[in-house]
Amino acid sequence: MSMKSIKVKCWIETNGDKFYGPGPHELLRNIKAEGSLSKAAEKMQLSYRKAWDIVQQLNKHSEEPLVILRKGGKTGGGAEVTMYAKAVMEAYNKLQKKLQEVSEEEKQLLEILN
Amino acid sequence: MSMKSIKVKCWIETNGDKFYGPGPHELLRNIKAEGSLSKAAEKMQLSYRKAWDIVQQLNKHSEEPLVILRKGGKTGGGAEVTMYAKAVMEAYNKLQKKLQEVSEEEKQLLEILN
DNA sequence: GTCCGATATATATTTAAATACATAACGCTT
DNA sequence: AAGCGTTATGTATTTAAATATATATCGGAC
Repeated sequence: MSMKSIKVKCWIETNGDKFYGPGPHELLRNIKAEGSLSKAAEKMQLSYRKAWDIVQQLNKHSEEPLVILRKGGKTGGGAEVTMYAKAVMEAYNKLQKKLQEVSEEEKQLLEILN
Repeated sequence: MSMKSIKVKCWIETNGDKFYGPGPHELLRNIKAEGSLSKAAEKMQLSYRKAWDIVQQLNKHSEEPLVILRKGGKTGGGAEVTMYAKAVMEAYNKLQKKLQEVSEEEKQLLEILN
């Protein structure tokens, strides 16, 4: 037997460039949980450099920032997701979930393959 | 303004490995149109080597073959998609289309971003 | 049996992405 | 002013994927 399953991925593009998808989404979740960009990156085994680049792209192509980075201070600095980011994350979650559901309802492809 | 759009991609996995997705799908379409693996690969700017590997994976992880390759003969050889492959392609098309529709109905995410 | 046009396959090279590394900057605390 | 933990940023290295290159093979036609 073959154990086949349908996977779905969705993302947002702007001017044909990827803007928001699974990677950025996970990074935002981790930033929210950790309050630190370096810790968030480490948690998902992503280099800090890459994580920082992602944050720059997110903020650059967004009307208002998704992440606020602060350096210095008593804690050394930190990272925070904005209210706006939380709204985006929730809407993205909802869409991804919906799509996964639809793909699981549409069993025809799996029936052919199994 | 930002010109953001939602993209969706779906694929089939078997044992956690990618089995069938946009790349293989396009290759099958091209094989069907060209009757040749090398021409199909060229058409989508894919190396013949890679295209051949994809065909091996497809047939290897499938109950019955999706592509039949022949070498020699009056035409030098050729490639052909099976009836089975055509059924898979059609079901995949249907699923992808459905998912794209759902993602376009679910406008909430785009509204937030624009 | 040689040529042709396609598939078959190993190996080398290129390319792009990601990572690693090093160092600076920041601002609070002491 | 020194120390701390974090962000900031350039450069070098590594890694993995894809491609390029070369050669072999097949089987019908002539």
